[in-house]
Amino acid sequence: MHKNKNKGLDFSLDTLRHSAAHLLAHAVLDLFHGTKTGVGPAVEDGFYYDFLRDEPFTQEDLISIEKRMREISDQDIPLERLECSKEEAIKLFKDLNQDLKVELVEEKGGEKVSCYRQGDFVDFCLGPHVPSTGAIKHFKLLSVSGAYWKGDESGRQLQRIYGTVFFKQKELKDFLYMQEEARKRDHRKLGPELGLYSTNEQLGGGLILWHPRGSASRAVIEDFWRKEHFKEGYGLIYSPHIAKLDVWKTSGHTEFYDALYPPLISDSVEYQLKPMNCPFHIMVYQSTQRSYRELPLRWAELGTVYRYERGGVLHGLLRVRGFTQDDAHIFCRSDQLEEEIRRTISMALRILKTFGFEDFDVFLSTRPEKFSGSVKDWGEATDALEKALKAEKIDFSVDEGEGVFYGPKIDIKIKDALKRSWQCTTIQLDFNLSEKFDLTYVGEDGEFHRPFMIHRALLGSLERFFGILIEHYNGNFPFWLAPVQAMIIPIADRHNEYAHHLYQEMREKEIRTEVDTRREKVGYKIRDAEKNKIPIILVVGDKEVEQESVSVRIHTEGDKGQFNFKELLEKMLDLNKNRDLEITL
RNA sequence: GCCAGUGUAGCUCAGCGGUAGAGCAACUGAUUCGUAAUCAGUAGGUCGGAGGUUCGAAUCCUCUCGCUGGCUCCA
Repeated sequence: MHKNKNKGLDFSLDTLRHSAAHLLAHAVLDLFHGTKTGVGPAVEDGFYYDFLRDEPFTQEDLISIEKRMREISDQDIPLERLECSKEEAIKLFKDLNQDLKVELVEEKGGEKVSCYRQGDFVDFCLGPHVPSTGAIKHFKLLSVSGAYWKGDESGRQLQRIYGTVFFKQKELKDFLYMQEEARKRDHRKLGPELGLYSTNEQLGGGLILWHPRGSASRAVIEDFWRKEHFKEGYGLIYSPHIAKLDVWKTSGHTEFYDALYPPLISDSVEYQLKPMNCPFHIMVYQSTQRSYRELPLRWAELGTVYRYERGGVLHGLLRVRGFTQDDAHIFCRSDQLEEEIRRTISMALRILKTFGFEDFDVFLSTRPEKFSGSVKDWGEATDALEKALKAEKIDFSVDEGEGVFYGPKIDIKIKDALKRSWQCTTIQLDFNLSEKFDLTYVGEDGEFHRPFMIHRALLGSLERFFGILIEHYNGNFPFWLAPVQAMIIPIADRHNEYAHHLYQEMREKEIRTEVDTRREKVGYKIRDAEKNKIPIILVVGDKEVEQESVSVRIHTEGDKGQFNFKELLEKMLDLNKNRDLEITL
C-alpha cells in the first residue's frame, strides 16, 4: 500500500481518496444548498460521491466545485472524528436535513457511530481520514453520471461525481496521460479507422460488420484456435442459430435468462434465437447412449449467439448483441474432472500467451447461497478445481460464494499493455443443465450415471477478444495477426511488374500482401502504409528489380535496408509459423 | 431500461434564428518520383430522423434513433 512518507504523515492512497470524496461533498454543499449527500467511497481509479439534487450538475458546475475544493484544501481545515450514539447521529443529520444520511445511520449504525467533521461539513463515516484538508492537493474531477440509490434500479436516481486524487502532482499527470493514451488506442476509434470493422445505425446497435481486414485477422485467430483444439483432442460442432422454444424452456432460459430476444413464430411454432450454445451440444451428447468408455468428450464450437443487451450497456466490440463465443463443453466422469480442468487451464494460458498476454489474475468462485445441484457435487467439483489450479502451480484468489448458481467456476483475467484487466477465460461446472436435460452415461457397473459437464470459453467472444487485442497492441498487430502483413510499394510505373510478381509469390505462400500502384511519390505511399500500421513495407525500384531484392521497412522502426527477396519470404513464413510477437530480421 | 452529455461532407471540426464552410481523405489532370504528405482543379451535406414554434430553423421546443460517460447487467 502506498504511504505518504514525504510529509511524515501515514495514510494510504485509499484514505486520501476517501477524504477527497469528503472534500468533494463539502464543496458541493457549500455551492449547492439543499443538496442531499449519499455515499462517497474510494474506488480503483479515484473516488466518487453521490448526490440527490433536482438540477443536473453541468461541466461548468464541475469546474466551480473543483475550484471550491481547492479553496477548502488551502484553508487546511482539520478533520476531527466524532463518536456519538446512534440516536445523536440521527438527530444530527435530521437537523442538517440530510435524509439519505439518516437512512444510512439507521441501517448501518451500531450503538455507537462515528462521524468526521471538517469545518461545517459532517459526514457519517468509519474513517480513517487524512488529518486535514490541506493533505488533499493533487486532484481532479472527471465526470458526472447517474447512479441508483443503493444500486436499486427501482429506487431514486442520484448524480454521481467522479474524481481522482494522488499523493504527487506527477502521479496525477501520469494518470491523466494514461487515460489519454487509452482514449487514443480505443478500439472504437482504431477499429473503423484501420478498416477492421464498422457498425451502422440502420443495421442496429450492438451488431458488428467485420470488414475484410478485420475478418483476415479473425480468420487467423480462428485457424489457430481450431489447431489448438485439435491438438487437445476436441471435436468440432456446428449448430443452428435458432431452436424451438421448448429447448429453452427445458434449459430454464425462458424463465431465468433476461436477455432473450422475443421468439419467432412460424406456422404457429415458436423458435428462439440462441443466447447460448449449451443445449445444442447437450443434444449431440444425447443423440445416442453414452458409455463411460467414451468419456471425456470434448466438443468445441465458434458459436454465434444473440442476446438483447440493454441499450445503455453496448460498447464497441466489447459489449454487443450478436457475438461468437469460443465455446466448448466437456462431458466427463468424476475421476476425470481434475485432469480435464488442468488441461483446460494450461490450454487457456498457452493460447493467451501466444497473443502476447503475460500477466494473469485467476479467481476461483465457490458456491453461492442460491444454487442448483447437490452440496456433495459442489464440494467434489470445487475440490477438483482447486487441486487443478494447485497442480498447475497457479496463484489464485478465492471468491467465496461468488459462483454462478449452476456451478463453481474459474475465471482468468488478462492484463493488457496499459495494465488494464479483462476477463476472458471462464471455466464453469454446470450441475443445472446436466440435471435439466437428464444427461447420463452407462458406467462400468452397468448403471446410469450423471456426467460432469464443464462449460468453458477461452477467449470469451471473438468480438470482445478482438477489441481487447486492438487496444493491447494499439492497432500494431504482430506480423502473424496483422490484417495486411506487407505492402509493396513500387517507386515508378516501370517497377509495377516486378511488384506484382512479388505480390503473386507472397499470396501463393499465404502472406497477406497488397501492392500500392498509385501514381504517388514513395513518401506518400509509405506514409499511408504506416498510418495503416502495416508491419512490413517493401519498397522496390531499379536496384531491387535488378538484384531480385526488396528494401524493407518495419512499422514503427523504419528503414532496414535491402534484403534478398527469397530469404525475406522464408523469414516471413517463419514469423507466421512461430506466431512471433516481434519482427527480427 | 435509467441519469447526463452528444450527433454538421468519409475523417477532424467551424457556423448556434436570415439562402451550408475549412483542412485532410476522395475524384480528375499534370508530375515517374528512393523511405511518414508533389501541384492544380472538381465533386461531395434534405446539418441523425419525425413533428412543432417562427415570415424564416443546422441554430429554439417535443418525440425518436445512434453514439459517449456512468448505474444495472455481462462474453
